[in-house]
Amino acid sequence: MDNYLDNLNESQREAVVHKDGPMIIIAGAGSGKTRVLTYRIAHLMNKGVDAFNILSLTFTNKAAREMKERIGTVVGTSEAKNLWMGTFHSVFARILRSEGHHLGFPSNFTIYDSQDSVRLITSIIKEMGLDKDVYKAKQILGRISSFKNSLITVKAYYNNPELMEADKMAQRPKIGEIYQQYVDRCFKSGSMDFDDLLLRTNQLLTQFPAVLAKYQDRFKYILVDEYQDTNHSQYLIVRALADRFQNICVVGDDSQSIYAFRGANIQNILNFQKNYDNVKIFKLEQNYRSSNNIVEAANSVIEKNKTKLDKEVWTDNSDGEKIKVMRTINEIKEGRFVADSIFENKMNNQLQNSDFAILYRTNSQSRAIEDALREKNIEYVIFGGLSFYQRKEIKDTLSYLRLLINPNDEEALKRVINYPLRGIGASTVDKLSVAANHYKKSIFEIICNLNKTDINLNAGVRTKLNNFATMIQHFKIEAETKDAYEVADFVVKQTRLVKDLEKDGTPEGVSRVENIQELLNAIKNFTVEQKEKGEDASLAFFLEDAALASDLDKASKDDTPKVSLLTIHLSKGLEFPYVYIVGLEENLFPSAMSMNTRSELEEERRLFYVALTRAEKQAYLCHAQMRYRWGKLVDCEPSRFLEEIDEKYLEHLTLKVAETKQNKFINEDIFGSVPQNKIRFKKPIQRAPIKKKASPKMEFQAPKNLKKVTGKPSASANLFDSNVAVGNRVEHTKFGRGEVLSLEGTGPNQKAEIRFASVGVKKLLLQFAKLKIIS
DNA sequence: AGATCTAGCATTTTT
DNA sequence: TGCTAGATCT
Repeated sequence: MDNYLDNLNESQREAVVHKDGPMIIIAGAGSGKTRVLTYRIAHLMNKGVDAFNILSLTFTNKAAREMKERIGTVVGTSEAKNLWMGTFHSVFARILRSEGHHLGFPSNFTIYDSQDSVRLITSIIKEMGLDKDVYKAKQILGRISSFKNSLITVKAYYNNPELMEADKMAQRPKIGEIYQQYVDRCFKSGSMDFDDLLLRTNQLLTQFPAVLAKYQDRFKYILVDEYQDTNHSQYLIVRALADRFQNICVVGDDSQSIYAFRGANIQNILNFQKNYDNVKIFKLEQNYRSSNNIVEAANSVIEKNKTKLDKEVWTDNSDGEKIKVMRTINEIKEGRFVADSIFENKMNNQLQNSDFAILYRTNSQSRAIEDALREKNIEYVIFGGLSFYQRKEIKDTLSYLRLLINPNDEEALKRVINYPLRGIGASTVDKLSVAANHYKKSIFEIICNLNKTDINLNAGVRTKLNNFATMIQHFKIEAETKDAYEVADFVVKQTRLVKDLEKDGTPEGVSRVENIQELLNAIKNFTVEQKEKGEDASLAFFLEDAALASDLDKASKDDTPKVSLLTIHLSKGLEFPYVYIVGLEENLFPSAMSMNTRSELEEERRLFYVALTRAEKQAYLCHAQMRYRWGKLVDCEPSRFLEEIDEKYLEHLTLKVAETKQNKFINEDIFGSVPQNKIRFKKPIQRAPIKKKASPKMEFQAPKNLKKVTGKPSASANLFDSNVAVGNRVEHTKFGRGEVLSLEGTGPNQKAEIRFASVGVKKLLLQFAKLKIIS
């Protein structure tokens, strides 16, 4: 414990021991940033700073948990427990629970996720009689969100002629009114959306000096990780809190700023020195993670960006293998290449699945990869994507739970008031909603006070509404004495959510039941863990945790090692020995939507930089010549990022003949031509909850002795396909040796462009050209 | 009120 | 292409 400083290099140690005043640590990829942060906090505590006075803001709750554990090993677990650590959202949600009353919010306020927000905006647009094609709910929410991130309240909006003019020009002059409605409705429902957690905190700190003073006093030392991805709202919160003691330490890497699309402002990190006085700058430039080839290759790419801070990332590590580049015909072959390669690497190098990660730009790319991994019987986990918590049955179940914590939660109420069906239809809900707006009460309050309103409902409906309200209140009472799991279990049984689904008997129904079961398990785990730690095991706290946990947080640490599949965004902060980056094609990565401005493109490039620097030993870059996108087959150009890497770090791969043949047999002859089986692979009955895994059982169900079937196999698999692949060295009877540059067409029409040493580039019909593949 | 059908969106990334 | 919310029918 005493010599923890010995584990640090010179610059790391300086950053750890420098105690007071504003400081910025510019930390290159893999430079031991987390280590510095944890040791720094531990060091502060060793120097007598009370854990209660340290606030540390991280990007995910998982990161916070892990850091806490590591600090605990240095200073003792019980002391480390007292640290304030977590994401901006979760830390300030907690503060708002106790201080929100200043702003008129109850302590049990609900946190709306984006789905709730979109639904609320949709109904507002409808109620206002606006054209939903002009006022697209999602876009409106995006606009409102960007207002909130910049601290533009409704009032500020109306005081800003430029914003209003812009909306008018865009034919959407009513945005201000929608915004106003949205804010009012959230308030009435006792709800905050994600942006509110930051905006309301800002309001709290600016409007209530006593509250500000209290937290300024409490947080004598503030540390912010991933500072490059903070938005304006977050910047202001940090600034306000640090204003008194000025002990603010921010850590980040401008080269890894990838969240501009949700309001992150790279200027926060670029201007830190201007925003605070007497800033001390520390730079961590030695990379301990990756091979020299990877570090240098990544540097050669990021150099192309104009906006960046001055730093030089280097490593002592050996060169390692070159980065492998693989071009395939389509996304199916891309998936198979990755699966085969992982298989081979595992065999040759004694590795396990958890040594591999597959990164992609968009979630939709995971499908082809999943198929290939399943075919090869390789277990995998997917992070992100359609989150477990977004599924209908889960949201429905959670809505009941939310409602008993906060009956005014309008979005939750609307979801379940007639689910399972209890004869309270749309027209009734509309009437209630109108009354609620009129009396400025929540729908639930209206239901509880039907007699005091002039609402026109028949006796039958009134009874049903009363029963509903009674049920919820009954749940509420149960919740007072039970832990989160007991309540949830009780509610699921009472509402017959599961029983109804079980009756329906369809595969979807079965999967939904399983998902609800999985949710109950998760709540059970949560309850047990919290109790073990001696922490809050209430339902309210579970709901908050569920609302603010990132997808990474939700992944269960478990048993068998698995290959990780995730978007590059989610991969920030992680590292893997072997990394496959797939879909390196123009319009996909860089994304077609991010090529309009230099700054957007630079963000894409930073994203690529992040992807590449996740790799420790080996990186593979894959791209396909064609791929299905939104149902259409699209030709794909290789990504510009491939060309931006200095060629000397790259090696272009070719498929080996034997491999190709073997794959054809396993993948196409057996499975490809049996549609029923194919369907099972494509769409696992259950896109598994929380943790996803390849299910080995499904793997070899197709009879092994299935005869070779003629007829058209799946989309791209073609019996005529030649074994020739791009990058192959081939020998032609007339032209001699050459290299395959590209392939086009399929089946008998497949052509190859080949560069021969003797005659230059030739295009040949493979059907006729007798080629011998050399390598 | 409930069941069935259909059009339109989505595929850029997420707390 | 596959899903969902809203529209339309019974």
